[in-house]
Amino acid sequence: MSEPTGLRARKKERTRDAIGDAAVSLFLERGFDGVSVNDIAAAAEISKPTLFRYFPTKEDLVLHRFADHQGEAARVVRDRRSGIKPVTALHRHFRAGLDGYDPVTGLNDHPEVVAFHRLVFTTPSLAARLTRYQLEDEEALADALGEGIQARLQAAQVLAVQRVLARTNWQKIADGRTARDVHPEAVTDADQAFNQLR
Amino acid sequence: MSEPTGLRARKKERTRDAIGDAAVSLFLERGFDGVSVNDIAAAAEISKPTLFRYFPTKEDLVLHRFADHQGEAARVVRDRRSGIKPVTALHRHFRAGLDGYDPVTGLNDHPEVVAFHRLVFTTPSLAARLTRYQLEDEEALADALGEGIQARLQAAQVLAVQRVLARTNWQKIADGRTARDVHPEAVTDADQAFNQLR
DNA sequence: GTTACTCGGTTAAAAAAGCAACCCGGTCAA
DNA sequence: TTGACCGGGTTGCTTTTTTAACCGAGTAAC
Repeated sequence: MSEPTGLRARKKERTRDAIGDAAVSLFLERGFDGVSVNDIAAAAEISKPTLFRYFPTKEDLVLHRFADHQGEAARVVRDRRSGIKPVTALHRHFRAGLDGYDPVTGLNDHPEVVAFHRLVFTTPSLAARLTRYQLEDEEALADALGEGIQARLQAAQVLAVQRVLARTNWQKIADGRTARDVHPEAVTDADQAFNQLR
Repeated sequence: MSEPTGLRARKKERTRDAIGDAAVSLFLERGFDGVSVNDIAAAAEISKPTLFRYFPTKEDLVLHRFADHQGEAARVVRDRRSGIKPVTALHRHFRAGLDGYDPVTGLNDHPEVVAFHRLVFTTPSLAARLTRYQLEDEEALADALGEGIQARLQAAQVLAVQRVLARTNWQKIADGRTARDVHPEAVTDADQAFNQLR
Protein backbone atom coordinates (compact mmCIF):
# COMPACT_ATOMS: atom_id res chain seq x y z
CA MET A 1 0.00 0.00 0.00
CA SER A 2 2.47 2.61 1.16
CA GLU A 3 5.27 3.58 -1.18
CA PRO A 4 8.65 1.88 -0.75
CA THR A 5 10.07 4.64 1.40
CA GLY A 6 13.86 4.70 1.29
CA LEU A 7 15.93 5.63 4.28
CA ARG A 8 16.43 9.12 2.97
CA ALA A 9 12.75 9.94 2.63
CA ARG A 10 11.89 8.40 5.96
CA LYS A 11 14.51 10.37 7.85
CA LYS A 12 13.60 13.59 6.12
CA GLU A 13 10.00 13.19 7.12
CA ARG A 14 11.00 12.46 10.69
CA THR A 15 13.25 15.50 10.82
CA ARG A 16 10.49 17.65 9.44
CA ASP A 17 8.06 16.36 12.02
CA ALA A 18 10.57 16.84 14.82
CA ILE A 19 11.12 20.46 13.83
CA GLY A 20 7.44 21.20 13.41
CA ASP A 21 6.48 19.56 16.69
CA ALA A 22 9.26 21.25 18.63
CA ALA A 23 8.29 24.61 17.15
CA VAL A 24 4.59 24.33 17.87
CA SER A 25 5.07 23.10 21.39
CA LEU A 26 7.48 25.92 22.16
CA PHE A 27 5.18 28.48 20.58
CA LEU A 28 2.22 27.26 22.61
CA GLU A 29 4.38 27.50 25.70
CA ARG A 30 5.91 30.93 25.26
CA GLY A 31 4.13 32.58 22.34
CA PHE A 32 5.29 33.17 18.79
CA ASP A 33 7.60 36.04 19.63
CA GLY A 34 8.87 34.47 22.82
CA VAL A 35 10.70 31.76 20.92
CA SER A 36 13.67 32.30 18.60
CA VAL A 37 14.48 30.05 15.69
CA ASN A 38 17.65 29.19 17.54
CA ASP A 39 15.58 27.82 20.39
CA ILE A 40 13.62 25.69 17.98
CA ALA A 41 16.69 24.39 16.22
CA ALA A 42 18.22 23.50 19.57
CA ALA A 43 15.06 21.73 20.74
CA ALA A 44 14.84 19.76 17.50
CA GLU A 45 18.57 19.04 17.64
CA ILE A 46 19.35 20.40 14.22
CA SER A 47 21.29 23.43 12.99
CA LYS A 48 19.75 26.71 11.94
CA PRO A 49 20.47 26.31 8.21
CA THR A 50 18.86 22.90 8.34
CA LEU A 51 15.79 24.39 9.92
CA PHE A 52 15.45 26.89 7.10
CA ARG A 53 15.98 24.15 4.56
CA TYR A 54 12.78 22.56 5.81
CA PHE A 55 10.74 25.70 6.49
CA PRO A 56 11.35 28.86 4.49
CA THR A 57 10.25 31.25 7.25
CA LYS A 58 9.50 31.24 10.93
CA GLU A 59 5.81 31.59 10.18
CA ASP A 60 5.82 28.39 8.19
CA LEU A 61 6.87 26.53 11.30
CA VAL A 62 3.37 27.16 12.53
CA LEU A 63 1.44 27.11 9.29
CA HIS A 64 2.78 23.88 7.85
CA ARG A 65 -0.18 22.20 9.48
CA PHE A 66 -2.39 24.22 7.20
CA ALA A 67 0.01 23.86 4.33
CA ASP A 68 -0.40 20.12 4.59
CA HIS A 69 -4.02 20.61 3.58
CA GLN A 70 -2.95 22.86 0.76
CA GLY A 71 -4.79 22.18 -2.44
CA GLU A 72 -7.22 19.89 -0.70
CA ALA A 73 -10.26 21.69 -2.03
CA ALA A 74 -8.95 21.48 -5.57
CA ARG A 75 -8.25 17.80 -5.10
CA VAL A 76 -11.72 17.13 -3.79
CA VAL A 77 -13.20 18.74 -6.87
CA ARG A 78 -10.93 16.92 -9.27
CA ASP A 79 -11.46 13.53 -7.63
CA ARG A 80 -15.24 13.75 -7.31
CA ARG A 81 -17.23 10.96 -8.87
CA SER A 82 -18.86 11.77 -12.17
CA GLY A 83 -22.31 13.21 -11.92
CA ILE A 84 -21.52 15.03 -8.70
CA LYS A 85 -21.46 18.81 -8.79
CA PRO A 86 -18.31 20.49 -7.42
CA VAL A 87 -20.09 22.34 -4.67
CA THR A 88 -21.78 19.16 -3.55
CA ALA A 89 -18.47 17.36 -3.35
CA LEU A 90 -16.98 20.17 -1.30
CA HIS A 91 -20.00 20.23 0.95
CA ARG A 92 -19.79 16.52 1.63
CA HIS A 93 -16.10 16.76 2.26
CA PHE A 94 -16.57 19.53 4.78
CA ARG A 95 -19.35 17.59 6.40
CA ALA A 96 -17.08 14.56 6.71
CA GLY A 97 -14.47 16.79 8.34
CA LEU A 98 -17.07 17.94 10.84
CA ASP A 99 -18.07 14.38 11.65
CA GLY A 100 -14.42 13.45 12.16
CA TYR A 101 -13.76 16.55 14.25
CA ASP A 102 -11.01 17.51 11.86
CA PRO A 103 -9.08 20.47 13.28
CA VAL A 104 -9.33 22.35 9.99
CA THR A 105 -13.09 22.64 10.47
CA GLY A 106 -12.54 24.41 13.78
CA LEU A 107 -14.68 21.75 15.43
CA ASN A 108 -12.15 20.23 17.79
CA ASP A 109 -11.86 20.83 21.51
CA HIS A 110 -8.49 19.28 22.17
CA PRO A 111 -6.76 21.86 24.37
CA GLU A 112 -3.72 21.82 22.15
CA VAL A 113 -5.75 22.37 19.02
CA VAL A 114 -7.75 25.26 20.41
CA ALA A 115 -4.59 26.84 21.82
CA PHE A 116 -3.00 26.40 18.43
CA HIS A 117 -5.84 28.19 16.71
CA ARG A 118 -5.70 31.02 19.20
CA LEU A 119 -1.98 31.30 18.52
CA VAL A 120 -2.57 31.62 14.79
CA PHE A 121 -5.49 34.02 14.94
CA THR A 122 -4.01 36.36 17.54
CA THR A 123 -0.54 36.66 16.03
CA PRO A 124 -0.74 39.23 13.22
CA SER A 125 2.17 37.98 11.16
CA LEU A 126 0.73 34.49 11.28
CA ALA A 127 -2.76 35.54 10.32
CA ALA A 128 -1.29 37.51 7.45
CA ARG A 129 0.73 34.63 6.17
CA LEU A 130 -2.25 32.32 6.53
CA THR A 131 -4.31 34.40 4.14
CA ARG A 132 -1.51 34.05 1.61
CA TYR A 133 -1.82 30.30 1.86
CA GLN A 134 -5.53 30.56 1.40
CA LEU A 135 -5.05 32.64 -1.72
CA GLU A 136 -2.94 29.94 -3.29
CA ASP A 137 -5.52 27.41 -2.28
CA GLU A 138 -8.15 29.55 -3.93
CA GLU A 139 -6.24 29.70 -7.18
CA ALA A 140 -5.84 25.95 -7.27
CA LEU A 141 -9.53 25.48 -6.60
CA ALA A 142 -10.40 27.97 -9.34
CA ASP A 143 -8.29 26.03 -11.82
CA ALA A 144 -10.02 22.83 -10.81
CA LEU A 145 -13.41 24.43 -11.30
CA GLY A 146 -12.72 25.59 -14.81
CA GLU A 147 -11.64 28.80 -16.46
CA GLY A 148 -12.89 32.33 -16.47
CA ILE A 149 -14.28 34.66 -13.93
CA GLN A 150 -17.11 32.31 -13.03
CA ALA A 151 -14.73 29.69 -11.63
CA ARG A 152 -12.70 32.26 -9.73
CA LEU A 153 -15.75 33.75 -8.12
CA GLN A 154 -17.05 30.41 -7.03
CA ALA A 155 -13.68 29.38 -5.64
CA ALA A 156 -13.45 32.55 -3.61
CA GLN A 157 -16.93 32.08 -2.26
CA VAL A 158 -16.42 28.47 -1.30
CA LEU A 159 -13.26 29.18 0.61
CA ALA A 160 -14.79 32.22 2.25
CA VAL A 161 -17.62 30.04 3.44
CA GLN A 162 -15.28 27.43 4.82
CA ARG A 163 -13.24 30.10 6.56
CA VAL A 164 -16.25 31.60 8.24
CA LEU A 165 -17.63 28.23 9.25
CA ALA A 166 -14.34 27.17 10.76
CA ARG A 167 -13.89 30.38 12.69
CA THR A 168 -17.42 30.24 13.96
CA ASN A 169 -16.92 26.74 15.25
CA TRP A 170 -13.63 27.60 16.83
CA GLN A 171 -15.11 30.66 18.52
CA LYS A 172 -17.84 28.64 20.15
CA ILE A 173 -15.31 26.15 21.41
CA ALA A 174 -12.98 28.89 22.58
CA ASP A 175 -15.95 30.11 24.63
CA GLY A 176 -15.90 26.88 26.52
CA ARG A 177 -18.33 24.57 24.74
CA THR A 178 -17.43 21.04 23.69
CA ALA A 179 -17.06 19.93 20.12
CA ARG A 180 -19.75 17.30 20.50
CA ASP A 181 -22.12 19.94 21.82
CA VAL A 182 -21.43 22.30 18.95
CA HIS A 183 -21.53 19.64 16.25
CA PRO A 184 -25.28 19.81 15.36
CA GLU A 185 -25.37 23.53 14.80
CA ALA A 186 -22.07 23.35 12.93
CA VAL A 187 -23.74 20.91 10.56
CA THR A 188 -26.82 23.04 10.02
CA ASP A 189 -24.64 26.13 9.53
CA ALA A 190 -22.64 24.28 6.92
CA ASP A 191 -25.75 22.94 5.19
CA GLN A 192 -27.24 26.38 5.02
CA ALA A 193 -24.07 28.03 3.79
CA PHE A 194 -23.34 25.48 1.10
CA ASN A 195 -26.96 25.41 -0.07
CA GLN A 196 -26.87 29.17 -0.56
CA LEU A 197 -23.85 28.70 -2.78
CA ARG A 198 -25.80 26.71 -5.34
CA MET B 1 32.47 19.85 33.11
CA SER B 2 31.46 17.85 30.06
CA GLU B 3 33.00 18.68 26.72
CA PRO B 4 31.13 21.17 24.54
CA THR B 5 29.53 18.47 22.41
CA GLY B 6 28.39 19.84 19.08
CA LEU B 7 25.46 18.43 17.22
CA ARG B 8 27.71 16.40 15.00
CA ALA B 9 29.49 14.58 17.81
CA ARG B 10 26.28 13.95 19.69
CA LYS B 11 24.56 12.39 16.73
CA LYS B 12 27.56 10.28 15.87
CA GLU B 13 27.60 8.82 19.33
CA ARG B 14 23.90 8.12 19.16
CA THR B 15 24.25 6.44 15.79
CA ARG B 16 27.08 4.30 17.07
CA ASP B 17 25.06 3.24 20.08
CA ALA B 18 22.03 2.52 17.94
CA ILE B 19 24.03 0.26 15.67
CA GLY B 20 25.79 -1.52 18.49
CA ASP B 21 22.61 -2.07 20.47
CA ALA B 22 20.67 -3.26 17.46
CA ALA B 23 23.46 -5.66 16.57
CA VAL B 24 23.85 -7.16 20.02
CA SER B 25 20.16 -7.60 20.59
CA LEU B 26 19.73 -9.30 17.22
CA PHE B 27 22.74 -11.53 17.85
CA LEU B 28 21.41 -12.58 21.24
CA GLU B 29 18.09 -13.37 19.60
CA ARG B 30 19.23 -15.36 16.59
CA GLY B 31 22.95 -16.04 17.04
CA PHE B 32 25.93 -14.45 15.34
CA ASP B 33 25.50 -16.27 12.05
CA GLY B 34 21.75 -15.98 12.05
CA VAL B 35 21.92 -12.24 11.51
CA SER B 36 23.27 -10.52 8.42
CA VAL B 37 24.80 -7.07 8.42
CA ASN B 38 21.89 -6.02 6.26
CA ASP B 39 19.51 -6.99 9.04
CA ILE B 40 21.48 -4.91 11.49
CA ALA B 41 21.64 -1.90 9.22
CA ALA B 42 17.91 -2.14 8.68
CA ALA B 43 17.20 -2.45 12.39
CA ALA B 44 19.42 0.53 13.16
CA GLU B 45 17.90 2.46 10.26
CA ILE B 46 21.16 3.22 8.55
CA SER B 47 22.74 2.09 5.29
CA LYS B 48 25.30 -0.66 4.97
CA PRO B 49 28.26 1.61 4.10
CA THR B 50 27.41 3.70 7.14
CA LEU B 51 27.48 0.61 9.31
CA PHE B 52 30.96 -0.24 8.09
CA ARG B 53 32.10 3.31 8.65
CA TYR B 54 31.37 2.83 12.34
CA PHE B 55 32.52 -0.77 12.71
CA PRO B 56 35.20 -2.18 10.44
CA THR B 57 33.95 -5.78 10.56
CA LYS B 58 30.93 -7.74 11.65
CA GLU B 59 32.85 -9.08 14.63
CA ASP B 60 33.48 -5.59 15.93
CA LEU B 61 29.76 -5.10 16.23
CA VAL B 62 29.96 -7.48 19.16
CA LEU B 63 33.40 -6.74 20.48
CA HIS B 64 33.15 -2.99 20.73
CA ARG B 65 32.03 -3.53 24.28
CA PHE B 66 35.40 -5.03 25.01
CA ALA B 67 37.13 -2.52 22.81
CA ASP B 68 35.77 0.19 25.06
CA HIS B 69 37.93 -1.24 27.85
CA GLN B 70 40.92 -1.39 25.54
CA GLY B 71 44.11 -0.23 27.16
CA GLU B 72 42.54 -0.15 30.57
CA ALA B 73 45.24 -2.25 32.18
CA ALA B 74 47.94 -0.01 30.77
CA ARG B 75 46.10 3.02 32.04
CA VAL B 76 45.75 1.58 35.52
CA VAL B 77 49.49 1.03 35.67
CA ARG B 78 50.35 4.46 34.37
CA ASP B 79 47.92 6.26 36.67
CA ARG B 80 48.84 4.41 39.86
CA ARG B 81 49.88 6.52 42.78
CA SER B 82 53.58 6.66 43.46
CA GLY B 83 54.87 3.98 45.77
CA ILE B 84 52.35 1.45 44.52
CA LYS B 85 53.67 -1.52 42.59
CA PRO B 86 52.07 -2.21 39.19
CA VAL B 87 50.75 -5.63 40.14
CA THR B 88 49.20 -4.21 43.26
CA ALA B 89 47.47 -1.52 41.30
CA LEU B 90 46.10 -4.06 38.84
CA HIS B 91 45.01 -6.30 41.67
CA ARG B 92 43.11 -3.51 43.39
CA HIS B 93 41.51 -2.48 40.14
CA PHE B 94 40.30 -6.00 39.46
CA ARG B 95 39.03 -6.26 43.00
CA ALA B 96 37.09 -3.02 42.54
CA GLY B 97 35.59 -4.47 39.36
CA LEU B 98 34.50 -7.52 41.31
CA ASP B 99 32.89 -5.39 44.01
CA GLY B 100 31.04 -3.39 41.35
CA TYR B 101 29.99 -6.54 39.47
CA ASP B 102 31.64 -5.16 36.36
CA PRO B 103 30.77 -7.38 33.39
CA VAL B 104 34.42 -7.60 32.34
CA THR B 105 35.20 -9.54 35.51
CA GLY B 106 32.66 -12.18 34.52
CA LEU B 107 30.93 -11.62 37.84
CA ASN B 108 27.58 -10.39 36.62
CA ASP B 109 24.36 -12.36 36.46
CA HIS B 110 22.26 -10.06 34.35
CA PRO B 111 20.66 -12.43 31.84
CA GLU B 112 21.71 -10.21 28.98
CA VAL B 113 25.30 -10.09 30.15
CA VAL B 114 25.64 -13.82 30.63
CA ALA B 115 23.98 -14.48 27.29
CA PHE B 116 26.39 -12.01 25.75
CA HIS B 117 29.37 -13.83 27.18
CA ARG B 118 28.07 -17.14 25.95
CA LEU B 119 27.67 -15.60 22.52
CA VAL B 120 31.27 -14.44 22.48
CA PHE B 121 32.82 -17.58 23.87
CA THR B 122 30.89 -20.01 21.74
CA THR B 123 31.30 -18.26 18.41
CA PRO B 124 34.73 -19.16 17.01
CA SER B 125 35.26 -16.10 14.86
CA LEU B 126 34.38 -13.90 17.81
CA ALA B 127 36.64 -15.70 20.23
CA ALA B 128 39.42 -15.44 17.69
CA ARG B 129 38.97 -11.76 17.20
CA LEU B 130 38.73 -11.23 20.92
CA THR B 131 42.18 -12.70 21.48
CA ARG B 132 43.49 -10.22 18.94
CA TYR B 133 42.08 -7.40 21.05
CA GLN B 134 43.68 -8.91 24.09
CA LEU B 135 47.03 -9.06 22.35
CA GLU B 136 46.92 -5.36 21.67
CA ASP B 137 45.93 -4.79 25.24
CA GLU B 138 48.90 -6.88 26.29
CA GLU B 139 51.32 -4.84 24.23
CA ALA B 140 50.03 -1.62 25.71
CA LEU B 141 50.38 -3.01 29.21
CA ALA B 142 53.90 -4.20 28.46
CA ASP B 143 54.86 -0.72 27.34
CA ALA B 144 53.41 0.72 30.50
CA LEU B 145 55.39 -1.73 32.60
CA GLY B 146 58.74 -0.88 31.06
CA GLU B 147 60.96 -2.31 28.39
CA GLY B 148 62.50 -5.66 27.73
CA ILE B 149 61.40 -9.23 28.05
CA GLN B 150 60.65 -8.85 31.75
CA ALA B 151 57.84 -6.37 31.12
CA ARG B 152 56.40 -8.44 28.30
CA LEU B 153 56.32 -11.57 30.38
CA GLN B 154 54.63 -9.88 33.26
CA ALA B 155 52.06 -8.27 30.99
CA ALA B 156 51.20 -11.62 29.44
CA GLN B 157 50.86 -13.22 32.84
CA VAL B 158 48.67 -10.52 34.27
CA LEU B 159 46.26 -10.62 31.37
CA ALA B 160 46.23 -14.40 31.38
CA VAL B 161 45.31 -14.32 35.05
CA GLN B 162 42.50 -11.86 34.45
CA ARG B 163 41.23 -13.93 31.56
CA VAL B 164 41.11 -17.10 33.62
CA LEU B 165 39.50 -15.39 36.59
CA ALA B 166 36.81 -13.82 34.40
CA ARG B 167 36.03 -17.07 32.65
CA THR B 168 35.89 -18.94 35.92
CA ASN B 169 33.42 -16.47 37.33
CA TRP B 170 31.31 -16.51 34.22
CA GLN B 171 31.25 -20.31 34.19
CA LYS B 172 29.92 -20.49 37.73
CA ILE B 173 27.21 -18.01 36.88
CA ALA B 174 26.41 -19.79 33.64
CA ASP B 175 25.85 -22.85 35.84
CA GLY B 176 23.06 -21.03 37.57
CA ARG B 177 24.59 -19.38 40.62
CA THR B 178 24.12 -15.73 41.46
CA ALA B 179 26.86 -13.14 41.28
CA ARG B 180 26.41 -12.25 44.93
CA ASP B 181 26.82 -15.91 45.86
CA VAL B 182 29.97 -16.31 43.80
CA HIS B 183 31.54 -13.04 44.91
CA PRO B 184 33.49 -14.29 47.99
CA GLU B 185 35.26 -17.09 46.20
CA ALA B 186 35.91 -14.83 43.23
CA VAL B 187 37.71 -12.50 45.60
CA THR B 188 39.82 -15.23 47.18
CA ASP B 189 40.63 -16.64 43.73
CA ALA B 190 41.78 -13.21 42.63
CA ASP B 191 43.81 -12.64 45.78
CA GLN B 192 45.55 -15.95 45.37
CA ALA B 193 46.25 -15.48 41.66
CA PHE B 194 47.60 -11.96 41.99
CA ASN B 195 49.70 -12.87 45.02
CA GLN B 196 51.34 -15.63 43.05
CA LEU B 197 52.28 -13.08 40.44
CA ARG B 198 54.48 -11.16 42.83
C1' DG C 1 29.30 -27.06 -14.62
C1' DT C 2 26.96 -23.24 -15.17
C1' DT C 3 23.73 -20.16 -13.05
C1' DA C 4 22.01 -17.59 -9.58
C1' DC C 5 21.72 -16.72 -4.89
C1' DT C 6 23.49 -14.72 -0.40
C1' DC C 7 26.79 -12.54 2.50
C1' DG C 8 30.72 -9.66 4.04
C1' DG C 9 32.74 -5.63 2.49
C1' DT C 10 33.92 -1.57 -0.89
C1' DT C 11 33.43 2.27 -4.19
C1' DA C 12 31.81 6.71 -6.39
C1' DA C 13 28.57 10.15 -6.81
C1' DA C 14 25.10 12.90 -4.98
C1' DA C 15 22.06 14.46 -1.24
C1' DA C 16 21.76 16.27 3.18
C1' DA C 17 23.42 18.20 7.44
C1' DG C 18 26.69 20.83 10.29
C1' DC C 19 29.48 24.82 11.20
C1' DA C 20 30.99 29.35 11.14
C1' DA C 21 30.66 33.48 9.31
C1' DC C 22 28.00 36.80 7.44
C1' DC C 23 23.88 40.45 6.04
C1' DC C 24 20.27 43.34 7.52
C1' DG C 25 17.11 45.70 10.49
C1' DG C 26 15.98 46.75 15.17
C1' DT C 27 17.00 48.08 20.16
C1' DC C 28 19.36 49.54 23.98
C1' DA C 29 23.12 51.91 26.24
C1' DA C 30 27.21 54.65 26.63
C1' DT D 1 25.96 58.73 17.45
C1' DT D 2 28.27 55.11 17.92
C1' DG D 3 28.76 50.56 19.06
C1' DA D 4 27.37 46.16 20.72
C1' DC D 5 23.96 42.91 20.85
C1' DC D 6 19.96 39.91 19.05
C1' DG D 7 16.65 38.46 15.66
C1' DG D 8 15.44 36.26 11.13
C1' DG D 9 17.76 34.46 7.12
C1' DT D 10 21.71 33.29 3.95
C1' DT D 11 26.21 31.67 2.11
C1' DG D 12 30.22 28.45 1.42
C1' DC D 13 32.71 24.80 2.82
C1' DT D 14 33.27 20.37 5.07
C1' DT D 15 31.59 16.15 6.99
C1' DT D 16 28.32 12.52 7.04
C1' DT D 17 24.95 9.57 4.87
C1' DT D 18 22.40 7.44 1.24
C1' DT D 19 22.21 5.06 -3.02
C1' DA D 20 23.25 1.73 -6.33
C1' DA D 21 26.53 -0.72 -8.16
C1' DC D 22 30.10 -3.76 -7.64
C1' DC D 23 33.84 -7.60 -5.91
C1' DG D 24 34.96 -12.24 -4.31
C1' DA D 25 33.94 -16.23 -1.84
C1' DG D 26 30.63 -19.73 -0.72
C1' DT D 27 26.63 -22.71 -1.88
C1' DA D 28 22.53 -24.59 -3.64
C1' DA D 29 19.83 -25.91 -8.07
C1' DC D 30 19.52 -27.72 -12.32
